[in-house]
Amino acid sequence: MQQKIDEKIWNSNIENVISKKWNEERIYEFKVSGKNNFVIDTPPPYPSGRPWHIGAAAHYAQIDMIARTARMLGKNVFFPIGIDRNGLPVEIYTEKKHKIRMRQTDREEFLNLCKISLDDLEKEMIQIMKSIGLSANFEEYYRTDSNEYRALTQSTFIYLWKKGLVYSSNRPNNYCPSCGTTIADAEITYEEKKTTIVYLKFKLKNENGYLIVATTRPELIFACQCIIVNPNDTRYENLHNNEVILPIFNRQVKILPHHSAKSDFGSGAVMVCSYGDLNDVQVFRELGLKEIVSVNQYGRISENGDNYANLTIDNARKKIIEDLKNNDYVEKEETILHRIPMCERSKSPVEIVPMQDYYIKQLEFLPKLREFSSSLKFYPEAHRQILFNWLDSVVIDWPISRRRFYGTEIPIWYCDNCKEPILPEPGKYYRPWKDKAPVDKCIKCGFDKFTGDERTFDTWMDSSISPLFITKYNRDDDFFVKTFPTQIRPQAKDIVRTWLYYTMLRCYQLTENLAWSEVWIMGYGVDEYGEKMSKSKGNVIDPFPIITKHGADTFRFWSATEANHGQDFRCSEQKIVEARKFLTKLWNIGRFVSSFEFIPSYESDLLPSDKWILAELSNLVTECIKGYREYNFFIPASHIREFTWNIFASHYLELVKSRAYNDKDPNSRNSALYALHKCFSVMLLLLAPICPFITDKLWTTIYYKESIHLKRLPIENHDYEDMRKYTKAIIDFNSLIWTKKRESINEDGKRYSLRDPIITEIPNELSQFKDDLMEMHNIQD
RNA sequence: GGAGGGGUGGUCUAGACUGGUUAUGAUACCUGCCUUACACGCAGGUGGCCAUGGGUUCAAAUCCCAUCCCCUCCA
Repeated sequence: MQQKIDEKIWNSNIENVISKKWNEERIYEFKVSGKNNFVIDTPPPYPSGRPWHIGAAAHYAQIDMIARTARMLGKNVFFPIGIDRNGLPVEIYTEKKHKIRMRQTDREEFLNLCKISLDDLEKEMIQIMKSIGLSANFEEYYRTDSNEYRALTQSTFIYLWKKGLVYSSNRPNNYCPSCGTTIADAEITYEEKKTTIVYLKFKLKNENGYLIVATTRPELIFACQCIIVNPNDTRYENLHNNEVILPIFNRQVKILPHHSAKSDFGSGAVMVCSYGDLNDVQVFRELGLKEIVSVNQYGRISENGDNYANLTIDNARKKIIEDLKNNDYVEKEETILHRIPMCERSKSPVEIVPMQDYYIKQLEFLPKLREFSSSLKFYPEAHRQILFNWLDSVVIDWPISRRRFYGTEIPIWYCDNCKEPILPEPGKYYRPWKDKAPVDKCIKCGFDKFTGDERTFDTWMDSSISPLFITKYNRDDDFFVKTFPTQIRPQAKDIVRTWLYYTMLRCYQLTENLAWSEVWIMGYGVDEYGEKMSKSKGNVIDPFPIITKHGADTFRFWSATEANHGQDFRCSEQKIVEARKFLTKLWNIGRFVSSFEFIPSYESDLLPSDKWILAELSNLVTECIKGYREYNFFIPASHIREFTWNIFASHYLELVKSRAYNDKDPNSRNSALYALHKCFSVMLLLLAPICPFITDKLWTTIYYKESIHLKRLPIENHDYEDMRKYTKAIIDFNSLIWTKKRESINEDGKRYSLRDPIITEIPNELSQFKDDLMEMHNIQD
């Protein structure tokens, strides 16, 4: 078996050759069994186009480490891979690419264009994922926009409908005018922006004078139904229940005390309009005020706004401020920083607009979900808090209907006569906007004409059933029973409130089970200054050229050593180059070790130096296994680097070189060769989940024909444990001699070479290592 | 306003739960060296009041309190 290694440098170009071999030998094939299955609920990435986020690439590399770790711990690993293709980003991408508008394009045609875009983007994504060495099942990768997947989204919706967990309601909700659709709280981000706050004079009805009202939304004056002041605000005590006259619109509204008015914000008197923000919604509900729709579904002022009707919000604001000024209603203007709710996808401001939408009940499930959140095993434990925080802030049910095209259609038709909703039988994929209704006559009134719902689902409706889809829920009962609940959900920190939360909710509603036993949460990849990467900032690093240049193993080793698990990690090419140096070091140690014959076992007593390194090796195994059991790859990666470089190479190799080269004493030579190979082969096994390519190459070159990835991780043992007490003394002694030599000058006036002889005492403590130490340093008696 | 995480040599990072000799490692920098695996290397060195203030203790980077700063999430 054993071949010598000649090249001085680990050449990452052979990674794809190795990858090909793995595929041909099908070493990662999964066959479902009755027990011991380890199912990974892999996040299906969204192919949003280059550059793919380097943090995401690192994320998938680490998910692969989870898969490889589990395999090497003897688990039967199912590592599916899918591509998430539903949702807004591709619609926006397609609109830009073809310079078209979705709503002005034929729906069928638009969907086709999206599909073509996705196919291109997907190819690239798969290529990158393969290039980082993912051992996932690419042959059967799934797409969330396939008929099969969408059929499952729809049937699970139909079940929930039948269970009475879905309802339709007209209520004020977050609405993104730019996307033209309702969105859930989970899809909102907040941005600090400079905003003008205007102080307006509202004429008091029953007395002379004005009430000063400060507002950031003057364009909504016409939708104002009351002014609130804090009940404890003494300035306005005498005005409670008085009326003021709205500027320009001349309508009368009351001044009411309400605890949500903050005395120190603006003038302390706040205009309540339907709807400026969520607080307005709250106040309207509490005080039973009558709603005046202010913004329509196109993001323009509604017909209620008289002269301002149909203006965009920005234009309406400009115009009304001008008009207010001209009529002397403005006392002053200030610029303040204001937190504005933005649509996470389109990055435009969210309005609160009443709309008829479908909701899934979630509030009544919160206690159960809290229970699950406590019992689920979190890696790292600290991130459990993110989920708890979110559970505490869920206050309304989940709006799931979206007025978009590229998504799973809501499978409902309505009777043209009595408006009765008609749902089809679950199991197939339905497109109500083009398909014929599933019945001939209305079940309620007998009428025979129907109109299909044109809306789609929130994409989290699709994503939240990923554990059910991969375990073939409703498609293969035998497979499902054996694989669900799954083992582990690996995911990024920023989608705890969406993907993690919604999956818990949906899978519980459908199966009454928690979908996984473990959840593994990784931090963000941030740029080299610790700032979040975003396309708008222009600090996004494209992982593909880096992987091509330095190789997948380098990239993977960097990702494992960059930061402890769960923490945000900084991305800089400089640090990736550093990781490559370690692989070269490992490769060269392999070169050295491979020049000696492999001795798999050694019968007689080992020499002290060999026992010592095996003791250190045992300790390394213990530490690495501890890290692997927590899927924390920082621990094995940093321990392996430390052992390999600073103990094994620097001290042990030098200590036994002379014995290894000296074939006059076969006993002491074999003892050394046994220990050298033992250490090196165990190092390779320990590193295999993190660096699958270089370890497999060295393993199959030096040791066995069969891939390292079919082997188990080494078992913990405590061989020669007491020898570890000499480690510090050995390192200190070597250091001492090296220092002495560099400070010495020989007869020629030259500095000492490390090979030059030296006269020194070996400390008593190290007497058993005397022979090796004397050879190593050329010590003369 | 609330919650969570963090502040350790120029830069990044370990250690903190479980307090205890000279605070880990990498990189950068300086010096010397191609020593039969490796110059993508080897050896050595410079560099830290462990954010600030107070407390507990024989003993604090570590535990407690307060303050400041950064990041993330939520209202």
